[in-house]
Amino acid sequence: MNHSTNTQQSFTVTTPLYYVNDIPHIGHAYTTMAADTIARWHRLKQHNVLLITGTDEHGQKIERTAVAAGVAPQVHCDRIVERFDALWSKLDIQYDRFSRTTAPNHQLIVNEFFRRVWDRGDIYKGTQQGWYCVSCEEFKEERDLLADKHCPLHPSKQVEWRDESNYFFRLSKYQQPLEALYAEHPNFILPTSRRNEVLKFVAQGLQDFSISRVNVNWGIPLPTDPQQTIYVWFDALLGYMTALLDPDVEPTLDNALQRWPINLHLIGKDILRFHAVYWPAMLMSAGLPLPERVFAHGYFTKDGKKISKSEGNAIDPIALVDRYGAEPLRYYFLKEIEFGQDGDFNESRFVEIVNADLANSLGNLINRTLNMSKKYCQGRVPNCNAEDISPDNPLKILGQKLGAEVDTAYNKLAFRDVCEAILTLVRSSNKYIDDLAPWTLFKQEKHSELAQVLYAVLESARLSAYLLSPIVPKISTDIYHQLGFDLDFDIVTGNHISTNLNKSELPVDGASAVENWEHHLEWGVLTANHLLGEPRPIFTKLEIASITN
RNA sequence: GGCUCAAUAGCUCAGUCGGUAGAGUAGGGGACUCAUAAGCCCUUGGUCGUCAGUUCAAGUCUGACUUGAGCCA
Repeated sequence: MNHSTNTQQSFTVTTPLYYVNDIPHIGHAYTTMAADTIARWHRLKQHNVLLITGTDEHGQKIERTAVAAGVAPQVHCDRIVERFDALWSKLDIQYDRFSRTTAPNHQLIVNEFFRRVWDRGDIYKGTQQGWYCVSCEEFKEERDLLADKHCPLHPSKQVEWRDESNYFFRLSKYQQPLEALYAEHPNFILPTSRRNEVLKFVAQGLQDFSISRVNVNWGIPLPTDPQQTIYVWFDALLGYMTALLDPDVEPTLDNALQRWPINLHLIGKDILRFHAVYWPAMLMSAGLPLPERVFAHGYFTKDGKKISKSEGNAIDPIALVDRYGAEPLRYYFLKEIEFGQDGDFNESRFVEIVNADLANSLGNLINRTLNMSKKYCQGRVPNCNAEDISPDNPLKILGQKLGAEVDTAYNKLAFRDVCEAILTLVRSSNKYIDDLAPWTLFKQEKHSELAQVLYAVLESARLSAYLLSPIVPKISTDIYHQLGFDLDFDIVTGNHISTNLNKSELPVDGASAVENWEHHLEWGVLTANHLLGEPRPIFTKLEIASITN
């Protein structure tokens, strides 16, 4: 069903499995857009890619939310999952696996994994008493509580006294191995500021943590003690592993591990500790290889202000996409917000940036060049090839090194650098046109020079569209069509493995369309006299609508 | 209270090994005409958060402080 070969490089990336307590917000969309983009980049390079997203559905908070809504927990989860999937579809996110922690397969994986850790002697029964916040699903220190026993993170909720006999994971045992891991793999946690936080946290000393709950029915029963259920985080992290199961294989840990380990966990900074400390320790205990990298991105402010429910300034991703479309949003969030740092969403700035880059710089470049090709060269690539362009040509010089530069940037998840590098070629192309004035060359009947100028620009525009396709696949596809290629980046860089959640199957010839486009990474792909498409604006300027406030 | 990171043009950010600050965007002006009034050229705009210190020389190194974001299970 997939076309992986032994020699093919594989790349597995995850978003968090989002907690279904609430409908998707802009933060979920952001992580997932980034994950989709990096997945598309690897697919463009013909890697065997698996983009995993999904939902974390257990825990007391979900149980209570469902009860409050008057539905069974599973019904509640199903409803929220639909909302997530609808958003991913709107944002043109093509995941390969949607992992739900309530999936039957998942329980089998959790049981097996639990057994491994149990057999290692890393789970023991102990008692835990203290103030418990259901919203956090965590015990709190009394000194951290607000007045009247309210949780500092959930000021409207009172904590509850618990005196439980729970099962604990021996995290303390893994302090040294974890420190060794961080030292040997300095890029395991990125960005560096987040890594520092984890280092400090671990250096303080690690305490065992409880991995089971009593009185929580909505969860996976402990294999060794069905009176208790498995703590949501222990359960949720393993969802990454369940996701690796091909739909048609027996759900065993060994089968899931065929594709282990994960290359990249993309997360929000709020869940760093679970991914950078607990998770590797759990895997060490189970004797499994560790993920290559955990990357924690930042949060948003809205017009410089913190987003909060009480402020009522939440950004609804659905409303945004409906108003502006997916591509401008993908572009803005990835280009304008430094990945890894906090950023701001400001609607007028969003419109400004997207219009300046996509309509004015890139869109107009394509449009003016195609129009000139139409007028001066009968709507074809001029009668010359890349070899005919002088090595001194400024666009050729930039174009020849751009692929490698952009590759480096994508691999660092430096989406901003990706866009800036491409924009440098785009801007240079616009300048080059003005400097060489093809309309004058035409009047002077300098056909050879004219051909070289138009070739250099067309080719630069093509390369720009290609390299930008993981971020704006539809715009890139449109540009490619206008350049006379029958290529759909949603097929080339989209997922070609059917997902396990009612996704309509891609056309059968979709996979065969995945021929080798990899050489398009080079400058000089267009061939002489190649027939171009009809020029029409690839991006219509946005107008501000102020829908978010 | 302890710790981490950040602070540079109206806005978003670069700035390497210390050598008197750059880009994009926004604002102002100009020449051009292939083009989505787009693009191109010129230009306004900064005592680089504050105060000290080291140095011939500090955006850059050191210390303190201010503000913001975050971590301390």
